Amino acid sequence: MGKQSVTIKDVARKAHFSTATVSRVINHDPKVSRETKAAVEAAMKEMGYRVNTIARSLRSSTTHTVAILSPEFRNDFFMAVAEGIEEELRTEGYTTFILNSRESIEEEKARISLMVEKQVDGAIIIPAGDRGEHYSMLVQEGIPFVLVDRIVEGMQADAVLSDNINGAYQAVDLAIRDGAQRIGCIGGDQKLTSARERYTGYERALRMHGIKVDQRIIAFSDMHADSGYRIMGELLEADPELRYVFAVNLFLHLGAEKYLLEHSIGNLIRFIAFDEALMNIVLSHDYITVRQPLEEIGKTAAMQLLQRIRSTEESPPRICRLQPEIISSGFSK
Amino acid sequence: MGKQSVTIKDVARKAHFSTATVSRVINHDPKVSRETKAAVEAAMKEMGYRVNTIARSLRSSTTHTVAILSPEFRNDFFMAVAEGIEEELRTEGYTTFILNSRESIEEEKARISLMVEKQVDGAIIIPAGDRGEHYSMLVQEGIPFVLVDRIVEGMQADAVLSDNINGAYQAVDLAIRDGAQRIGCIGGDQKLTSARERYTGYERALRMHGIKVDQRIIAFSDMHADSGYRIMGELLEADPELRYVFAVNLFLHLGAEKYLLEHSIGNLIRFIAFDEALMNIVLSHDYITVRQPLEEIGKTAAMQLLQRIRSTEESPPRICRLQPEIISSGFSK
DNA sequence: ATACAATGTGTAATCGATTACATCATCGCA
DNA sequence: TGCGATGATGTAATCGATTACACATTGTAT
Repeated sequence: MGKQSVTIKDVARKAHFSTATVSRVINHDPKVSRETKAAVEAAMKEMGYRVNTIARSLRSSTTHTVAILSPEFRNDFFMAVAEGIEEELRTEGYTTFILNSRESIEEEKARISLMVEKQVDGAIIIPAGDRGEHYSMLVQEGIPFVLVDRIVEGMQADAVLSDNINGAYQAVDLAIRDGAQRIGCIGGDQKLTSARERYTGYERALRMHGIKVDQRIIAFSDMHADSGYRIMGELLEADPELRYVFAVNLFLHLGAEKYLLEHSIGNLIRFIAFDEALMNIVLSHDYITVRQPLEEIGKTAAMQLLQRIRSTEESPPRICRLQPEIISSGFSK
Repeated sequence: MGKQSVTIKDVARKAHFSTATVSRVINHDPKVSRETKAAVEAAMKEMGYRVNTIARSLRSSTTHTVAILSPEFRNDFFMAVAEGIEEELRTEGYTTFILNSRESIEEEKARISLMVEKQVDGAIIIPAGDRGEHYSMLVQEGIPFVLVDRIVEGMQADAVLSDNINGAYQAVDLAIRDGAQRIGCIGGDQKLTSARERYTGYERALRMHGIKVDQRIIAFSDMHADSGYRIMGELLEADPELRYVFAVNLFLHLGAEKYLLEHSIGNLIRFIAFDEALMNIVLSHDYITVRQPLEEIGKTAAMQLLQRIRSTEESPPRICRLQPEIISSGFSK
């Protein structure tokens, strides 16, 4: 049990060199002779040596560790981003850590405190809310961080997110080119920047084509499936001739689909929506979805963070918006 | 930038005590006087002191950190388990770490190596495959671990998982009591213990009711939606009168639903299936699903791990099977 | 031959916290 | 009064790796 670990000292003794030399071998210092290097490496292998990263971190005050702070674990979008981050950082020799803020600012604060204690080299945060004063803790400690997916008002910080306006614009534009004239909108929670931006894109596309924005077939709510279901009913009541609907997220879309299913309205409505998880499994009819480059967002955030970690120079915050892709199944183009 | 952190030494100087005393205050050692404690705490607060967990870990060779190793991040089941684990461990003062083995034994091995280097106090593993020799690395280092969701053949280790046999049995039994006589089966990949166990439960329920097991309406495959789609077609071809189908996981179930949808077969078939994510959103008709107690599994695994971490005594491996819950929508009972 | 650079290796301090042991004051009790 | 017990605090070693500096050896230029 709890077998004593082999230390640099043990290796040094065995190889008849000093610990300094062993350390140099470990760190590929060019000024150790071939023979010495070989001898030390042999000893290390034989004894099954492993660096003690804790000792190393204490000395060098760098952990090669980055924390991801996510409001939820059970969320495919966030996890896709997390996978992208992890993949990018791993190839650069960093270890990634995921923490859960459970959609609470308080918890977020606690987790950030933990990061500071664990002395991460950097952090990538999917904000739990629209307030971010507590991120200053990181600033004070000199820990760089990048926001993802959401922007926090009045916060000067790096951020990476989808170009929501343009994604919505492109998707709605495509539908119009396909012949849509009247397009309803399930607009979600306009307190969220993402929903607001998507709605903006929708409106802009209508305007560009000279289609008037008709409030009777536009409704806002929260972002859940129930609301999608309910609003779908309301929109159809307002305009039974409606044939196209734009939904700002997956759950609103699924809720709306369910309404149609339950009311046996079948393939009457064509949807334009954000996100596409499960679409190919669940739906049998045509749709347009805006696919966010989630892993790409993660990778970009990771790269941006690495730059901050590596360069000592200050530079102004950068906000990077990645272009989503428009997926159309069955529409003309 | 990179502001110097306050150390125990700084606090000691400020409070006019030795570092030993400050350390005692931090660790709530009972033999510091009230006044001293107060003075030191005041100094700590004033200077914004935070323990350096790295230095602490080096000295005490314990990190209060546990790693979760998951084959995927983008998987609601695994993440639900992870949330349960994190919740339980956090209240016990442990930090949780999630690593991605990307469904590969090789990657799993590499991540385990990382855990050893990072000196986690324990690990919870959702195995990426059916081989587990590399877990011996943990055994050698004296790091306790618990397997979750899957069992690895021939591995002597703690494990926590659903009682798949009984879950399947109960669900199929319920359907039979509801009047089902012929129940088809989309059996998934019988190389996986979970699929095998669920099939066993299905068969057992039929047998208990004296219903013969008819291979013509039973098919195996992998665990993906495509297969569910294809097999649904095959089963209906084999027996157009089929009205009940048991599917061993969510994706097979959804694939089968899609087949019905596309072929406008509507509510002809009643499904009995494992897992229920999105069911209430996607489906409008009746179903029976087996709900696995995912968070509970996570919590149980965490508790079991904590016991191992805390007790020095060896004790034989324990395998714990938690009972799933049967959810029936629209069925008689 | 002399000086000086380049190369390879060792010595020892250091990172920040913990803790065994030492020290000293105080108190109770015979 | 004197003894040990108790309590409060300090001294210094320690965890394992890194690294500034010192030193020795060899090569090179003058």
